[in-house]
Amino acid sequence: MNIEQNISAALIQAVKQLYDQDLPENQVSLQDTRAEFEGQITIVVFPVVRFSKKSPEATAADLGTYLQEHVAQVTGFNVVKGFLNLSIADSYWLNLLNSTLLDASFGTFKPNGQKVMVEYSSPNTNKPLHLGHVRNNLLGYSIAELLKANGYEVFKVNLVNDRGIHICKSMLAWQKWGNGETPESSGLKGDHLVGKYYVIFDKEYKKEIDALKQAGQTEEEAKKNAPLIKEAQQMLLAWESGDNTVVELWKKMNGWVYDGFAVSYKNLGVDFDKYYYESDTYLLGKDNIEEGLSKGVFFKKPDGSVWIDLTADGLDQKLVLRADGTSVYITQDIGTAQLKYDDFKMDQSIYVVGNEQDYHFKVLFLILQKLGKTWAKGLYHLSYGMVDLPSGKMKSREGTVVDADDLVAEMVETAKQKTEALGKVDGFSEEEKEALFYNIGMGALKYFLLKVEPKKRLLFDPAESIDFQGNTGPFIQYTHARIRSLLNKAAYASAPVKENTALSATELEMIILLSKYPSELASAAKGYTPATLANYLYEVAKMFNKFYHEVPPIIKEEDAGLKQQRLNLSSVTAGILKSGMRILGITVPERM
RNA sequence: GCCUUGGUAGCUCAGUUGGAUAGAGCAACGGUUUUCUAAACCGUGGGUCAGGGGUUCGAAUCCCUUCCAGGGUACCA
Repeated sequence: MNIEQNISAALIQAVKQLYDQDLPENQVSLQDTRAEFEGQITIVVFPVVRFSKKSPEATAADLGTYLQEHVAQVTGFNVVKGFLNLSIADSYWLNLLNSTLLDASFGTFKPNGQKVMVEYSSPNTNKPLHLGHVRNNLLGYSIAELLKANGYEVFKVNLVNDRGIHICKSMLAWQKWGNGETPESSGLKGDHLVGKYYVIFDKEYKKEIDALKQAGQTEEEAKKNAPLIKEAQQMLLAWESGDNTVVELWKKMNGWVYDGFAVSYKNLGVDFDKYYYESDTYLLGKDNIEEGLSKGVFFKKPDGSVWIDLTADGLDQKLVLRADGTSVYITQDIGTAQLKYDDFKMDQSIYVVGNEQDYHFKVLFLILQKLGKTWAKGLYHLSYGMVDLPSGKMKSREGTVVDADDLVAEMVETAKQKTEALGKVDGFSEEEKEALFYNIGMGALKYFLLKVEPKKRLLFDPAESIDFQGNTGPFIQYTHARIRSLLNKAAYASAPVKENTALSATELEMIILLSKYPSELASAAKGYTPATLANYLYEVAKMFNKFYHEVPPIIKEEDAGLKQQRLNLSSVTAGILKSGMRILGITVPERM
């Protein structure tokens, strides 16, 4: 039982004793005492007033007196308007530090027996990854790690969009204009090479459209009639019928892309337990359509197309199977959801997909519920906002994208320049330097993207480099390195401090902040947002730096108990920074 | 049109189930190093929380409405 629970219980008791009333638990409102007032825990007494039938001030005074008498740790109180500020004994906080925070299991959760799948990344194999994908990958990875940290068994999966008309476009362009170019012959990374032909297709396609428009066709007609698009559609049909030449070409080019993605994923530090490929799953879902028809969930229109009517749920009618019997996107997704569940039997399944698909997932989940899938209630769309440039949206075909590989390289280079300019790497081996530049560059990038609430859109200005100072990854990394250096110099060994030691205001504040780590992990997982964890870690780092500047050099401290206590505080801080940053996918260096 | 998500300092963002005088960072200005790493610390200035109305003891937070921006809108994924 922690102090908050203790006080909550005592508060309810106090209301019973003093006013003979039952205070509902949800009327108990505790918060941290603001820095300008005495005390650490504050009770907001307004909710109690209608039970006490006294003024807020009088009620607060009653309650304060009662709590001081009945709760051992409450050593004093003061009342400011309707706020009852409680002073908690230093001994309580010291004990918290020496027992709970110092315990090796602090900040870890026992397995909770729940299984959760996180699907993320889900790239198309016709172009390289860009900044939008980077956000997706980092978000998916860190959500998965966050859930692991909370005791879930997690499966990370990647559903690769490796087939379809857009894939045929780059294949066709390569066939026509590639002259047999390969990653080896061109020195281009495979995904970039394929992306190049996707762009070429689009350029040539536009030329044809323009020509047809000159000849008097409307835009719409021209788009439909252009020879290139017809050829691409033919190629798709050939692929679907298993045409050997097309399938071989498809395998070859996809192979290039996978080699390229492997490099990008490694750079981003993300991984997957299982890959699903749409070329395997695109025919799934038709059985579920039959199932839905027989259950009366779906209905057939005269032309043979199958629909679901969701107007009663505030949505529209939605097509689930074309009149010619072919699938649409949602057909596949119904089938794939079933497949994933059959494979893993997970309690929860999270789709990390951009907010442009909000409607799609709303419909998908509703359909699965109506089909009577008991597991449908565990489905969650982790929707995130687009990454925009100052000029607006990124568009692959127009070349206005921030390429993932370029960005990573730039970040590492910037880290190198800044680090060398600060003269921080004297005495580092080449390997150590390289690792450090990578870790700092990626730390800056990852923190920059993850500190923002997922659902908010994100503005990225390529002209303005990502910061390395202030509320940034490198700031937190630096704080960690500094603490490690301190602990090494002090030959630190973890040990509780038995004797009574003094506690400064900052140290007390630190203990309170550090003790919140587990609940921060829990609420970040519950809200599916690494952003709150990122911001918490920043608070922790900032608090440590303040402490570090305030106290005299710890190493030279002669009072052994005080020295040990300050090292303990530093060590707990470093531990939280390291494990929290790891959940964000960020490595904190020992030295920097 | 309809649905949906946003709008907080010059810029980028925090802001718990509604709680005290709305906070950080960057940028600007000033200060701190014979003391454990100055990617740090301390200070100054900067706000009609998009506008209006409502509920409440109390609203950036909840409700209504207007404006602005993004996304979606039935056989693309």
